[in-house]
Amino acid sequence: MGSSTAVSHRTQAQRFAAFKDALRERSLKSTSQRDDIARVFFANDQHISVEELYREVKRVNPRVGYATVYRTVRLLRECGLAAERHFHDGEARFENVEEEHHHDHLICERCGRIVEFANDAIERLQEQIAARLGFVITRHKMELYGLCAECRSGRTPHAAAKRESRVSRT
Amino acid sequence: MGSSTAVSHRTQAQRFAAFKDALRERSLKSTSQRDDIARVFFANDQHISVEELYREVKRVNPRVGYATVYRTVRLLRECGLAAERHFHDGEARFENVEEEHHHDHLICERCGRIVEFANDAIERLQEQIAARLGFVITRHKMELYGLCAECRSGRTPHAAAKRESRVSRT
DNA sequence: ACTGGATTGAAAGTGATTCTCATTTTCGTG
DNA sequence: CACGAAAATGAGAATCACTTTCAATCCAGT
Repeated sequence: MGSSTAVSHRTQAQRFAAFKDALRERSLKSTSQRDDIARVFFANDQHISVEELYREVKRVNPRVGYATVYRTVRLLRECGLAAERHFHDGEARFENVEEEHHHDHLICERCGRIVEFANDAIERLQEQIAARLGFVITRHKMELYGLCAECRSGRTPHAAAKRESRVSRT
Repeated sequence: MGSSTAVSHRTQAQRFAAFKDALRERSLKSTSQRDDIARVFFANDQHISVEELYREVKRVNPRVGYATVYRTVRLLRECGLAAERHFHDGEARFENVEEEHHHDHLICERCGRIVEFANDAIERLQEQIAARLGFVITRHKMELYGLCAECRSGRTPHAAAKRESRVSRT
């Protein structure tokens, strides 16, 4: 059956260093706000919204403004360190990017739990379909919505608390 | 290889009748606004935005308000006659729902052309993956973004004009 | 340390969508 | 057909997530 494998290859510190390098490369300045926001982002291995990130950062450094969190998150995206996702709750969520491989999401509609997965067979089929219709794919988005085992079993829904941070390679 | 088949099984008139039936079932009132909006929606076999729908309806009946178009589109969605889609241009688009089968989208990032397709093999794989992770799928979303043959060949991009309204069954 | 351009925060601005509420319309009943 | 309650409408205000503005502040190269 499917095997679950952890795939966080870079440590927080390595990611943070990559961020600092990216700033230098682009001749952008290092500021305490950027550092704090990036650190909190890298420490959080989940699908975090800007709102959530803002609140977390506030606890570390109460002087940061909302706009700066947005700006920094955009910066992280442009540096290839964050990936933006739009699930169906209206707000964008960001996740750490691992150089390795793209993945998709399985979302529990009851408790909000998000499980990541990757499947090569599906990716190959997508390429085939696109090719038949004359397209070359540059990126894709696949989200499966449903109910997780726990929610179906009627046990206490755990308020999206236990978000998975592993990719299941199937 | 893949075969393309037209799948619009209900005529505009049949869809309109279904709408009127749905209103009656829910003891909602028939109004000229609702009728006009629904008629325009059913006549348009593409992925229309509320803005576009509003403009079209205005030409038929200039007294309809923006809010009513939004309300009616929501109603159509609730009646199962319209499906809401969120591609990456910020605004929601609605399409006619055919009872038959769900489909996914292939979107050209250059000209905006949207091609629909359906693929059972992928759907089966999705079910398998979800099952392995303990989920039961209720719905999904799959969008492939890329470049269509025409845009890659460098010919004049046709400003999203020729939107496809056929589902390619692959 | 100096200094000019980058960065920041607060608040105003956006764009899509929803809500409010006074006015109008529909439709079952008399 | 006329009533009248309940529903629907439209104009504009409100909301929500996000971006921009701009004066004040901060960083980094000299």
